[in-house]
Amino acid sequence: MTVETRLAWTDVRDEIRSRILNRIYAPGDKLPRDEDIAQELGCARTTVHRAMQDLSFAGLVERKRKGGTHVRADPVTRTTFDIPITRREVEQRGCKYGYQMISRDVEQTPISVMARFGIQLAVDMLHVKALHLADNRPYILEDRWIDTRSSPEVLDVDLTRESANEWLVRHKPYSRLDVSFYAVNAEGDIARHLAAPTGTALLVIERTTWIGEAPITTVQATAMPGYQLSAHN
Amino acid sequence: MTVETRLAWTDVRDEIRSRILNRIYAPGDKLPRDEDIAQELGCARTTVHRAMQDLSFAGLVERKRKGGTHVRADPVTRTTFDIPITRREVEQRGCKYGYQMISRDVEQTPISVMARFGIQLAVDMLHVKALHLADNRPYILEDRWIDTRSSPEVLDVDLTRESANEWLVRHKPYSRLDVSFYAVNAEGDIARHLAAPTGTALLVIERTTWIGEAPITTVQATAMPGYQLSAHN
DNA sequence: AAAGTTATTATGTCACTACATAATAATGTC
DNA sequence: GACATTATTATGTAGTGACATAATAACTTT
Repeated sequence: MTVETRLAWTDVRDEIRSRILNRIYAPGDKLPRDEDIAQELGCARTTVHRAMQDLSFAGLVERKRKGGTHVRADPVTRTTFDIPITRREVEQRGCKYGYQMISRDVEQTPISVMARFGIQLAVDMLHVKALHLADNRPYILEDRWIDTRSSPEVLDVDLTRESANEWLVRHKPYSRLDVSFYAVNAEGDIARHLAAPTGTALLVIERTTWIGEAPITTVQATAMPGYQLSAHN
Repeated sequence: MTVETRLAWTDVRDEIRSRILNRIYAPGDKLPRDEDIAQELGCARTTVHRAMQDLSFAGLVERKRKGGTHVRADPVTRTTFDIPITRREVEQRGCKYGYQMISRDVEQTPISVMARFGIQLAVDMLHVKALHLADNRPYILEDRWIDTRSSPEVLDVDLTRESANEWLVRHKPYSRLDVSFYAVNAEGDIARHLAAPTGTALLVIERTTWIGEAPITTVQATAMPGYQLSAHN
């Protein structure tokens, strides 16, 4: 096939990225003007601009009006993770999904939860613990706090049947999200619920969401032993 | 000021996102055609398209030719992590960065490493262990394999002075990257090098890179106790 | 010489046009 | 009626042109 396709902006991006990676444009270097690159590659300036915008979002280059485009001196490894709702994740592994609510109480927020939300005063929130199962075996243990000011309806939801994870995803869009990962040793309730020997290293995925300034929910999802979170780029 | 600014594509994106978040367009719904939205908001179709492209990358909507644009029914939590080179990470925390090479050998790849690269046959690779320090305290322990077929020059690099992490970032661009996170219990060498009591839960960040089909490097970076990786979106 | 003004330059943005492409619907043929 | 062919439709993409904006350089004024 003598395709002779026009250059897509992604092709231009890949070409420029490859030049950066191959040090044709070295870290700190100033790149040619968009227009010159466009001319060289035989495309329009808008196409180069679209490519540059992507590279700029990706953290590979820095752009300034008049100042031009520079290769960032300290390239970062930028990765995108998709964290699906747990039921979906289990089903995609070809396992039978199960769910168990462990506890459900309205309680005053402890300091740790206040810190995650960035609030100063303790308030009453709905505190839900639940277990997600894959093929009837413990998979992920959820320890969740839900702000009843931004989600009063959740008080009427039967959380023994539907997981708060799912209900929130479907009903409570968020505008801001914090995620962090860390490791903990299994002990006490966590060890018991996950059927993990005391001391086992477990991965925790902590997520906190807001709508505008208002907290929605924060959750510590502690995964079964051996759990691994992966991204392919 | 009677500004009467033109709508930027980011404004259009924010407007549409806000409608999705406010369930004016509910999960699963079909959005109006780009052209209709353009007309309604008083902008060109290209502007709406640019906005939609962003929302589509962000995982909020799904687009199909002819099929139109739909709000994703099960929004995934999509997060972007920046993983900087370790020296930079340490320095950004305001700590003094230190580096120590522990070992450096050419060895046959064990099965686990072959699996990470997706190769069938064992080959000789450079196996480097090194410790990154923050304020003279162990911070991250690196266990790295470097394919000398794609990076023969690395054999001549003095890895007692410069970390392989840094050398590779600066000299070996990659086209594919796998990242995963998991938790391990500190034991043996790892516990000793990180000065962590045996059994302590530690976060491991595993990264593997390729250039084209050719493996470059794979690294298990085991972090000090209490280490936390965060992203804000 | 210091300060303020104007010109220049490179990126940022959008409108409009034209055409490509994929999925579907409508139509025609056997 | 089953199958192949042809429109139709909505998104995907690039090009051109025009103007906005920020940073710098060049120039003037005092």
